[in-house]
Amino acid sequence: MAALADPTRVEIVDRLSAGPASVTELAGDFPMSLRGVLKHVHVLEDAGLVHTQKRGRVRQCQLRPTALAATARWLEERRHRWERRLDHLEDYLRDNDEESS
Amino acid sequence: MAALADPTRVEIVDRLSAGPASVTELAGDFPMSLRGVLKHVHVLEDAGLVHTQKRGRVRQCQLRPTALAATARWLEERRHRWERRLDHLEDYLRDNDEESS
DNA sequence: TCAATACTGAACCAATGAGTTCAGTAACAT
DNA sequence: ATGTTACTGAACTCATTGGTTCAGTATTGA
Repeated sequence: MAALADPTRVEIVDRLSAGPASVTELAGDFPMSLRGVLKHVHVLEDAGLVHTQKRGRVRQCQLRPTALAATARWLEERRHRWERRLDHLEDYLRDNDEESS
Repeated sequence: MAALADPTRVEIVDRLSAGPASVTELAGDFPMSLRGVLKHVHVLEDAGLVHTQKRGRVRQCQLRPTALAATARWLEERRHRWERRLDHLEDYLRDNDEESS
């Protein structure tokens, strides 16, 4: 969850959703050193969101859809719980939450 | 999104899903100073996830279900995009992602 | 009025995290 | 064999963040 807190990381995942890429290829798309990108990839890998493996001297990165779904499920569960418990407060909210920003 | 990266903040939201609470009430549930809790509440408020308002000397905090749903929608959109684009890679993944950890 | 309550502002600290550079090491290509 | 490519380890900087304390200020209740 915290892995998706950083906008650069979200972009990397977006990028990877178009297909696997090497670290160098990824680095080409970001205004950041290759080392910086690699660090983000590592964070994403630790979080289980991407899988990498080295072939020769090139490290290929790809998404792991299952872990992605798990994260979405985590949020959905919470959302449901939150909304269910909030049902009986709706009229109270209608009074105090006029500004919908 | 980054607002939900901190576990304490998630707990606070969980707590608030049971009903509105004052800062002091919230602080009672966490091994943290009142000031610390207040800071988290502020982050959540800036993120639009909770709404607070002061009545007298007490600041009441409550959830904003709409913003919560928006966050969930954000993640769901991405998940769908990611999974759709990954469809044609499934066989490739089956070869290289044997270890399901 | 006066003491207690509930929060707030400001200043501070330690730890984390994003990002860098530089000096490697391993694999390719010629 | 050698230069280039692609990554890695280590060390460092800088900003942010989680958290604290302390001294207010405003509200409430007796």
